[in-house]
Amino acid sequence: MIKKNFICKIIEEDIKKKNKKIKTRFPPEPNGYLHIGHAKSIYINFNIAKKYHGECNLRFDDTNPQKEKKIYIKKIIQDIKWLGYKLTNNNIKYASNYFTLYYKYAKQLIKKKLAYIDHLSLQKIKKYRGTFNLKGINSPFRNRSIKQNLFYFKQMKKGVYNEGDICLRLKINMKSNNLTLRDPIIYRIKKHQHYKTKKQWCIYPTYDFAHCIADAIEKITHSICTLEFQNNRPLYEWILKNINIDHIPQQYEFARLNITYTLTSKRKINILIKNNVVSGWDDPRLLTISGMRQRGFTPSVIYNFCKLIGVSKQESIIDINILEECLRKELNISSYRLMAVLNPLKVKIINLKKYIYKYVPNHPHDIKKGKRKIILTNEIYIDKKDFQENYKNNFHGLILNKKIKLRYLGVLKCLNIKKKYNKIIYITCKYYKFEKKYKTLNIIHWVSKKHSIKSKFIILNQLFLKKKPNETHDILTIINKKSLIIKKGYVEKFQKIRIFQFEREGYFKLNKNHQDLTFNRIISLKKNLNKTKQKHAKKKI
RNA sequence: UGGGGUAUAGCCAAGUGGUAAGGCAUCGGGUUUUGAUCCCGACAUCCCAGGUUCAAAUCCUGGUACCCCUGCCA
Repeated sequence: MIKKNFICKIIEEDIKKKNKKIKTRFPPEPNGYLHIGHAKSIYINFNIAKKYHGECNLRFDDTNPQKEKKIYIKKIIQDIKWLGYKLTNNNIKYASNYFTLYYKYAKQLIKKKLAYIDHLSLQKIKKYRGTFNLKGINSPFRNRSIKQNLFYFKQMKKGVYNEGDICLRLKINMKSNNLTLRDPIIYRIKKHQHYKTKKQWCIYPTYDFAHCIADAIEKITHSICTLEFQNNRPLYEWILKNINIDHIPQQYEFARLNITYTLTSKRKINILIKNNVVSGWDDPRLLTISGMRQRGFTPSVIYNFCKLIGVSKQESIIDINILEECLRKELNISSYRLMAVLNPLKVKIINLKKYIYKYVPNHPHDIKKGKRKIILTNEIYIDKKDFQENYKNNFHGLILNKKIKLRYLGVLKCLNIKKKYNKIIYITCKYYKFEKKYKTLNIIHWVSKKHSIKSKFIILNQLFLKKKPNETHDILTIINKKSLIIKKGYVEKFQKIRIFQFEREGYFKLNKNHQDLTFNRIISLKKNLNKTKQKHAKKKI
């Protein structure tokens, strides 16, 4: 259930007063893929509706034919469904379905002398609008007769004018302190073909005109949007007050979601795609819904994240850590454990004539996940990172002439290093059965050569080097070149499951797009360098 | 003296006149054959200055900082 926030409070008040059924909507423009920021809005709108036994529409805000594409409709629906929200023919709506109604209301406003056709050029409109400190000037076309306005509006609709020639404006107040009220444009000519209505129209309503009317038509009670629309609210209310419509929704605004080290702007993601920094909208390094799905996020992780961060009007930037912790929290519970070596170093065990095996749990706390057989043979792989010739830098792996625990099975002592051209080819070790005196030794993971499978591992890291990539103009200069690293190693034989925790490495997901066996790292394990833990790590035998 | 918003810990965020929830991060400690998990503990007088009150993060006055607004984008 959604946590109570300031919007919930408003709704509770409204329900008390009006005893009305509430209705919300999520209104994306189909001009790109959905991202984590949309997920927050979806979470708010759908869950508020659920909490107060109301309804929530998905409405495509498709009033600008230049930017919108059919493909995005499909992707958006797919993503919302994947997030776990119900979409049916009854709650999927299109602003473009209301084009005739918008047109009707526009004519109504003309007849009320509240709208006029302006022949001013774009430049002049801009100039006449004034600035924060400079009042606007009325257009010379402002006081034309209703008849003339109606005539030109019809001509405009017929297509006798070109883009930018004329437009329909509301007659509000050119001296308003709120720039959005200085005779806003509500209809413009666009000759670009609309992805849905095709060539039926060449005039299109602007966001300000279409949105409030669509809300009213759908009988939305609470129209929830982001903070930057606060200035538009008086216009939203003005339009609904001045057309003949019986339902009046209320607009409320919340702060957009920002996350450290990430970017969600569609424009900037496009730059990344065009420059081949990422493979596409669903690249697992992006926080698009499809990217996150690829990566190994689940709908519940995203839900829990949205729940955790709350809803307020305070502009904020959420630490990426919180998202990652939500991910780990769930994966820790659900993932089967396995061992995989990403940077293999061969180890020859001199005193192991036969193999040794043991049945070990697939999950440390969840017995139901069962056990698997692991086999130690005289040739195994350990990770290069877990071996050093001499001790330095708080190292906690295997060192020449020292011992280390092998995860689950016994103890190893390094006797020799076999080198060629100063490069380590393999090391030789002696095996010891586990005894209590070895309890405090550090531990490493391993796979045996004979009983493991060759695999690729794709390590995904954050895309940007800066905490607030938004503040950098040229984002291409702050790309983390190590955001995708491919490693070749070995993994234990495994059952048909897609997500695993490779012990001491992180959570990985089987990547079905590759021909060779490939795992993507969803997220690393947390690294906690606590002093208590360091104490334990000091003893070396 | 343009207008509209927002200020509570490093990051989020509850609290709406009765003595500062919770999460993440950080720092201590404990359990553990994953430096994981789990468990325990520490961590703010609420942007500033005045005022009202027995009592103020909450009310009043005056400041300060940051965000949004000059698309025929949404």
